[in-house]
Amino acid sequence: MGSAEDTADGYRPWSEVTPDAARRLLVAAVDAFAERGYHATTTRDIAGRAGMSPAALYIHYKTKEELLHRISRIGHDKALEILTIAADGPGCAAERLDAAVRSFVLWHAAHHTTARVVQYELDALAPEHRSEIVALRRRSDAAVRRILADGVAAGEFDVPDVPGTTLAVLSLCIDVARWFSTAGQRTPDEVGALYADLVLRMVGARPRPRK
Amino acid sequence: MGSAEDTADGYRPWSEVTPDAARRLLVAAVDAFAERGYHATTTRDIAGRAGMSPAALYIHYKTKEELLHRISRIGHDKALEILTIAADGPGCAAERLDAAVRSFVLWHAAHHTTARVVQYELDALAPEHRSEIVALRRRSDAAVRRILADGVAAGEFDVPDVPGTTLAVLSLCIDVARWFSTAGQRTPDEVGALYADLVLRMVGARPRPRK
DNA sequence: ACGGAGGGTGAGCAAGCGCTTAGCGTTCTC
DNA sequence: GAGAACGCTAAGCGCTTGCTCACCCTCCGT
Repeated sequence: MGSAEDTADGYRPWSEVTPDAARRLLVAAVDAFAERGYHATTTRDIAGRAGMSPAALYIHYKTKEELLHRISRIGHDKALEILTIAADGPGCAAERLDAAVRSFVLWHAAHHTTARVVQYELDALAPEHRSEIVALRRRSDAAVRRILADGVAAGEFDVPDVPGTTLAVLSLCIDVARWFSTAGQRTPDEVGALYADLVLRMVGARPRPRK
Repeated sequence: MGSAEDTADGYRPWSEVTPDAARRLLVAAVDAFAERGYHATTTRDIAGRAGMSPAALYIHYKTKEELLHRISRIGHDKALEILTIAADGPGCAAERLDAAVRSFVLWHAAHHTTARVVQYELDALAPEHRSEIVALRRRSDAAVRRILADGVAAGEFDVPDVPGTTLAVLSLCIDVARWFSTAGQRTPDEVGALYADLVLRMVGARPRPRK
């Protein structure tokens, strides 16, 4: 019943967190927060999952909220990186939108425990940490909006309401973290492919021949 | 700063909850749960918002969890009713899907505090209450899936993956409760119209002339 | 051999939690 | 107008919470 956070793509999550004990605590916190929610999770629960005593937590983190902040920060950095790479990538607007949705959804499904914490526990952050995270989210929004605007300008997309559609696309992707379960029949890749297709239809992209 | 739960359509929420004190407590609980989350809300906070002492809560409700269950049950009943009316309504599949998404999203936006609790605090329910609610959700899923299947059978829609698209449509609508704010520039009606259009595109409905 | 630094523990504190109980004022019944 | 019923409160019980503190290992350079 360990953390299901390992991926096939060689991406090793939380490798930036050191020392080892601090990372074990953080991974335990991700699991607990995702399962029960931040407020319903106790520091004893986190320490217990990491195989340590309750006091050990406070050697590596000042408060329980700092743990959430670290998780949220790292997760949002990763999410923004995924979207930015796709938005700045090669290809026409449709190809970039496909890549953005596909990879963003893939991450939300493959790392749904992390994503759940990142996307749904924002309100538990302290005000100053919250606003830091909100700034990152605005940049994610801008990345998607840029792809849509490019597609409209190039005549590839038919989107009457670019800000509204941007919101809907991101919302659709983010909510994957809520319902996705490894017990379900779909793989993260399949969901990514399905969602990329749905989003291309939403923006009225002309169907292209398969490469 | 009262509850923003009144609507223009004459629908009076929580009218089924009596006596008056029980309803005031329930409305206070909805506001508090939506704002802070179930686990971060104290019984003292709920009672305080209703203008009563902490003990007053336990005259009308056995536990704090019963309060959440009542809210969740009433909300899910309403959500299912909205979808069922649209699914069983007149018109072709595209018209019914338009009506379903439009009214479902309208409700999530107009009653976003209630919807937030209903959609995102499910895990805080006791197991037996949770499974009762999950059963209601499966019926909502079936209602949307029926519209999609009808549309595909009639040749109106182009949907390669009906269960997956059903999931995506419901997910898109539900997530409105997370991001919608009365402080934003969009009205619930506008969001409903935007989303109905986006969903019709997702299912590949042939554009029809405006009636 | 030994002092010190860093990572860890057991015990426990103050505060806040959900919930209970004894009792009070008002209203209704006959 | 006595008595029950109801709606509510003040006080507080037992427990859990986030967090702290005194102390103890193990490793390591000199």
